[in-house]
Amino acid sequence: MDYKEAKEKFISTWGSLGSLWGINKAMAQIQALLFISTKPLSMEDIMEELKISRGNTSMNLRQLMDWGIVTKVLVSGERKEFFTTEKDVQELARIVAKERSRREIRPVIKVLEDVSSIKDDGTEKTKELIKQTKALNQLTQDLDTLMNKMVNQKQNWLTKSVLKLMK
Amino acid sequence: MDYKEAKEKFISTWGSLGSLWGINKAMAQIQALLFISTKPLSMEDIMEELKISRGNTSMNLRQLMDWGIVTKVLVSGERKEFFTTEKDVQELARIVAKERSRREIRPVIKVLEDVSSIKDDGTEKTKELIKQTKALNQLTQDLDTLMNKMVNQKQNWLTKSVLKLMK
DNA sequence: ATAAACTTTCAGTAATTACTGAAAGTTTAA
DNA sequence: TTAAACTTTCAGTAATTACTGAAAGTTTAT
Repeated sequence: MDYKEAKEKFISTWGSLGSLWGINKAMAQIQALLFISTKPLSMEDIMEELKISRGNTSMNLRQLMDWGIVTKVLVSGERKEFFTTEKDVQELARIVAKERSRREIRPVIKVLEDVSSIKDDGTEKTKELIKQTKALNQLTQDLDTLMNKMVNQKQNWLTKSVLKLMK
Repeated sequence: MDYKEAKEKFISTWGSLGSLWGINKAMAQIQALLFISTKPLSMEDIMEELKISRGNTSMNLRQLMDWGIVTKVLVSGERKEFFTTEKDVQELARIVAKERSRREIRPVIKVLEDVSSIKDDGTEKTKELIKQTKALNQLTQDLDTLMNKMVNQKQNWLTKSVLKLMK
């Protein structure tokens, strides 16, 4: 496998993984491309490499920036904008975890709280609904706490976490 | 909010969360319905409650069974099949984590290994590709290890994990 | 102020994914 | 062994999601 093949394989695999986890393929691929690039890329560069339209590129770069994964960089002497992604994998994981928690998990916790606090009318089915949504709420919050604990160790959080769990 | 509203809100929220994470809405909703049900449900019951077709119900139940989340139960005196889901949230989380790791993460690790072991031809871009995919491979494996460590504590893994990380 | 260089937006369209319903398949009871 | 009761499969269709390209918008240089 030469460089070109390896690069393409990586980008396409990353795109597929994204799709499986509810992340738009183009978005994942743009991130992958930037992630292995030695220097910031322009919109033209990205369009060219991934064979996608300007509109698509623009919209997905915006999303990546909203997520805090990609940033604009100014290249002196150049008029157009250039983009880079966070290059540190652990930092990347932290950002993704935090964002998905904030955007997708928090609202669900809110619903679980509402649902699990309905009035117990004494029927078995109501009791079950309350019990199960309470348990789910607890789990979700525990996982969120756990994730934040790990992720907030910032420096080498993963290694630290693994070590602690070994005991 | 009465029982009916709460139930519907829970089921629809769970369905939406599924969609966001790449899980078919109907599949998530069937699981949610079973999760708060006081007794096993038949295909008819599910179709009726969620207003979905027989085909859709059948296919998604199959998938849930493949994942090990739902099981058939025989109700004595009844000819048709009935279904239940795992009711313990931690066990549920363990199963989902294991399955998604096995189906979706492992294959990616394989690709990362292949890509990161291409021959270093001395160019900067090849070095970067190797470096970054190696880092990603390491991260993925660490996360997988971490997850398995947590999840294999079986009894109350979450609480145990949180406690250890508190230190 | 004007225009060239660039980016964003979005209506229309394409691609993907999910769903239906009925035919085919299977199991059970008599 | 037949037929009723049930489940699965899958071709066709609907719904959703993603993408394009060009017009509108913005910035920068002169």
